[in-house]
Amino acid sequence: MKISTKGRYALTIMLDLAKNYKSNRYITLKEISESENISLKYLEKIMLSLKTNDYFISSVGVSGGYKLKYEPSKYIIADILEAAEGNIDVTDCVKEKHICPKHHKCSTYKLWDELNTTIKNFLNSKTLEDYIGDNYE
Amino acid sequence: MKISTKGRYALTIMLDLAKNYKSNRYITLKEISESENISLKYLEKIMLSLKTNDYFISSVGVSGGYKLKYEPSKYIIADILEAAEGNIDVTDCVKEKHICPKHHKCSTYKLWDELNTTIKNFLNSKTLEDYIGDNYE
DNA sequence: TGATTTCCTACCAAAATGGTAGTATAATCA
DNA sequence: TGATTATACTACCATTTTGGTAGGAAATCA
Repeated sequence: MKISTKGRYALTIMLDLAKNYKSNRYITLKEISESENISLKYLEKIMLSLKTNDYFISSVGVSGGYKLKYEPSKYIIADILEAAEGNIDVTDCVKEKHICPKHHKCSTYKLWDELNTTIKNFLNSKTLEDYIGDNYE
Repeated sequence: MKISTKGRYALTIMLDLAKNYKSNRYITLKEISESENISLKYLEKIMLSLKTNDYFISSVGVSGGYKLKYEPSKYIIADILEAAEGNIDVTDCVKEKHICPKHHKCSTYKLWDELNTTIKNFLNSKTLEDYIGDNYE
């Protein structure tokens, strides 16, 4: 049930960009790497996963970097996590019932389905906007 | 975010026992192994984790097996999962903030904490009783 | 042209997952 | 009492996933 570093760092990146959305300037992964103490190379790799979505405007070279394409409220947390981690369902059977040869007599299916729905409902109801400016003290 | 086979099979075992609670007879892991198509040896191992809790009455030998010690409504799903999988928090920081050297300026903490609470609230609100007789069709 | 930054492909060590194997011990029954 | 059945317990192990690292190409700008 753990969220991997990929998913966690992806949210870190996205929130950093969201916080700087209004400034409209490019943020480099190097800045995030240094302020958050995460390897630059690893951030690059995570960015690769996120980039398959239409999330950023990027610019290569000096004074380049990334900025969000849309305003923070447009970014659903569930989508970001899914982009970084791949499918985030708690079991495979909740998406494709036929994957399990025993699904027609499975007594635990209902539980996983309800749990999954609970999680998805929460993650789909939140956007980056909800977590800007909420540094924990 | 996946639930491992350990957690899934643990629930399968517990629900099988719960369904037979009223009959008051001992259920063998062999029966469960055959009806659910899970390796007997693996079930034994999972049982070892569950047994650290005060869950069962067991009897060794012919016509032995396991039965639930209490009625199904006494078994909280969260506890069963935790016994089988170990800690089920979505991050380590939600339990012990100081584990993360950056916790005083972490922008993602609130998200993981809310997600974790959502999951725990659900899993703590359900017992075995809620899933008896709910075979999926 | 040199510095910077994204873009892209490989590679890899360590940990977790998903088991298996073997043996000991206890209870039952013929 | 001895064969059978079932739990109790310890050790081991292959495969997959995690959490990165390494190296270089291409674009951009001062």
